[in-house]
This record gives sequence, C-alpha cells and structure tokens, in this order.
Amino acid sequence: MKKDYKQILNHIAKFIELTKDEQEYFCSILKHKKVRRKQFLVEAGEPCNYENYVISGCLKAYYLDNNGFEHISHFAMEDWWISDAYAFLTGEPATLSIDAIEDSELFRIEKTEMEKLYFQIPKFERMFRILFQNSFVVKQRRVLLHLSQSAKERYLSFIEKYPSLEQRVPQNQIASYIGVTPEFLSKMKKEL
Amino acid sequence: MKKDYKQILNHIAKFIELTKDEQEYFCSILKHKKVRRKQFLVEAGEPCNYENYVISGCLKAYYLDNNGFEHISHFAMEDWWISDAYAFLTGEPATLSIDAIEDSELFRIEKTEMEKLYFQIPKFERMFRILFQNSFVVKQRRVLLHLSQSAKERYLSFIEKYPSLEQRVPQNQIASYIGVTPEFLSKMKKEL
DNA sequence: CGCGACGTTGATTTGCCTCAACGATTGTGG
DNA sequence: CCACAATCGTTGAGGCAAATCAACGTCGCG
Repeated sequence: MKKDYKQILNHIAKFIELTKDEQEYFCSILKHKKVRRKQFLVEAGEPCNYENYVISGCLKAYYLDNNGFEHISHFAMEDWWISDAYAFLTGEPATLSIDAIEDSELFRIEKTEMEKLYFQIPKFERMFRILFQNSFVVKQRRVLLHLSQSAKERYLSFIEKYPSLEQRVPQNQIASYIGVTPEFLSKMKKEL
Repeated sequence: MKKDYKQILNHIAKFIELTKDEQEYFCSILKHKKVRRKQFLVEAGEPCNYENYVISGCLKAYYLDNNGFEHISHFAMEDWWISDAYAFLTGEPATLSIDAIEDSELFRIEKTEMEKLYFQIPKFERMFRILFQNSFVVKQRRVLLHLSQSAKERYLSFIEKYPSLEQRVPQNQIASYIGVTPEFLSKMKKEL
C-alpha cells in the first residue's frame, strides 16, 4: 500500500476502526492532488465540491473583501482537513478562496462520494461528527478571543497554540488571521 | 405522548428517521428541566455534562472575563441546542456560563447517556454530525464578520439574521454579542 | 540585475472605549 | 399601593488602540 494511504488511514484510526475491506473502499474514492505554492485549490465564486485532506504542505482559506483585503479564515497543514464548508454543504459558489502557502499534496473526496461513504460505512458519520465538533469548539474559542482580548493577547494566543504555523506562514498572513494590519503586528512584536 | 416529546421528535425528524421503539428509547433518556429568568443552567467552573435542547424560552451562553465583563458566545431559543461544547467534550470545568433570559423549559441529555445513545442508535451520529457541521459554518461566518466588517455592519447582519432575537434580548446583550459596548451600540442606532 | 513580496518605521487619523451623569422602566419589599 | 432600588438605554466629553498612508530597506527569485 502506498505511503500516503497509510498516513490518512492512521489519521482515521484515531477516530474509528475500519476493516481491510472498508479501508480499501475508502482509499478507492480518494483523489490525489498536488498544488504548487500560490496556486488555487478553491476559488471564490466557483463551486467547492470537495473535502480536502492535507498530506503535506500548508494552505490558507480566506475571504477577499470588497476592498481587496484578505481575511484568513484558517490554515491547514499535515493531517488537517480544509474546504469551504458552507459551499460544500449547500452547493452554492464558494465565498472563500483556498491556496497553497507551500507546495502541497492532498487527498480530495467529492461530495457525491462523501454521501455514498456515509451510507456505505456509517462509522464515518461518527468520525466527521467528532471532527466537526472539535472544529466548532475551536471556532467558538476564536470568537470569544476576539470579543474579549486585545490584539496583543490574540497574537500571543496564536503563537502559543500554533508554534509551527508561526514558522511557516508569512507574518502579514498571521496578522490577517488575528485581525490586525501587518504594520500593527510589526509594531507589537517590537515591544516583546 | 406528551406535547414536548412531539416537539423534539419533530425536530429530530428533520435529520433522521426513527422507529417507534427508537423514539421511545430516546425520550426515555431525556430529563425535563425548567429554568427561571436569570437562573443558571450552567455555571462557569462547574462541570457541564449535558447537552440541552430548548423547548421554550430564551437563554444565553457567555464568557465572563477577568474584569467582570460578559462576552456572549451565543443565544438559544425554541428548537436550538445549547451547552458548553468544550466542557461537555472534555469533562473540564465549564468556561462558559449559561442562564435564562426568559423563563425556559429544556430537555437535557447526560453525557454518559449520549454515548450510549450513539452506540445504540448510530443514526444520532449522523444527526449531530449535521448539527455540528451547521454550527461550525455559523461560527466560521461570525469570525469572518469580525475580521472584515465594522461594528455597524455587524449590527445590521445581526438584526437581519436574527430578527426575533432583536425583539427578545436586551440591547446591552446584543451589544456584547456583536462585540461593542452598550453605549456605542446606542449611538450607532441613533444614526439609522 | 531588477522587480515584486515582505517587513519596518513614523506621522496622522479614526472607530470605538471609558467614565460620568441622567431619565425611563421594572420589580420588589414594606 | 407606594417607595426605592436595580436595570436598562441615552448622551456627551475625552482618551486610546489600532488603522491609514507613505516612505524605505531587505531579501529571494526569474
């Protein structure tokens, strides 16, 4: 079995147990995809019919506002899932764009395959229930962070929580994630 | 069958189909609870071992910061679920408090019962997968709203999205939800 | 080499907060 | 049923955190 399959099966094994047959079926619906630095995985305005699992590399999902400013919704690295959840769910055009910060490799699951998967192996309902539950908690905390903390506190939380992203992501995109201008982040860092 | 059971079974029927037996089993694990206005349903620091379904009334979940300020995480009304998801998940003491804005009635499901339920009727994995997926999307949009919009735009989004809450919730708590002071919300409203 | 992406720094502006005072409404105990 | 406190919204003066705008240095890369 290919190494990449092992990786994603290990990831899944953290949540549910699969038989050999199930593993095989699951791997058969995965589509391998490479994205080079600065290339789009998802483009705002287009449909987003895939859930994407990151094998390697680093990507960002962001909203582009009317003034052309990027607002980063989330990053993704090895073993994370990334998509425009709303567009995937509804079939509407994506409001987020996703592109690669580093050359990346992914597995994609198409929406229709995903629905079949839930039907064929209901254990995946459980896995994604747990994943979404966790993601929900993370987003909730991020909302509260914005409501209750200053820019400096949000920055400190970020580097504490995601020390590896701090290394791999350009500073102006971290600024965007925590909700300040690049200039202001630079000034904050000088004071630390 | 009691009217309240009908209500929650209707709610569930939007996501999954249950047999009579399953309905009965499900209802048997529900605990009915009344909370009067201003009373706690969950208190920060205490464990939160329940998922709570709102039969009637209106509640708020909020984080109390070190300076004693309330930051509202979310509201809940008829047919919504409310809990401290992180505390429920991990067993840690709650960081959120939840109390009633109006006299309310709820059904509670205890954590251990919830786990049994997932085991006995895996369809509930599906239902909560869908619910968490939706909640995740909602939180995601709220984060982006904070990153990309001004206070006035956040207020307008709020009253558009939740016109009924606008009626039932005191203005200072709406201010807290959108992340401004009550004074500033008052000033914004004068300009509309 | 030269260009574009990225970070820094400073001067100025602004959106929102803080604090304080004051009415209107609600609720509660005597 | 009234008196009083507590809660809630409003208004104004002043202050601060963070944005804006502009200029400049550095690095990596085609």
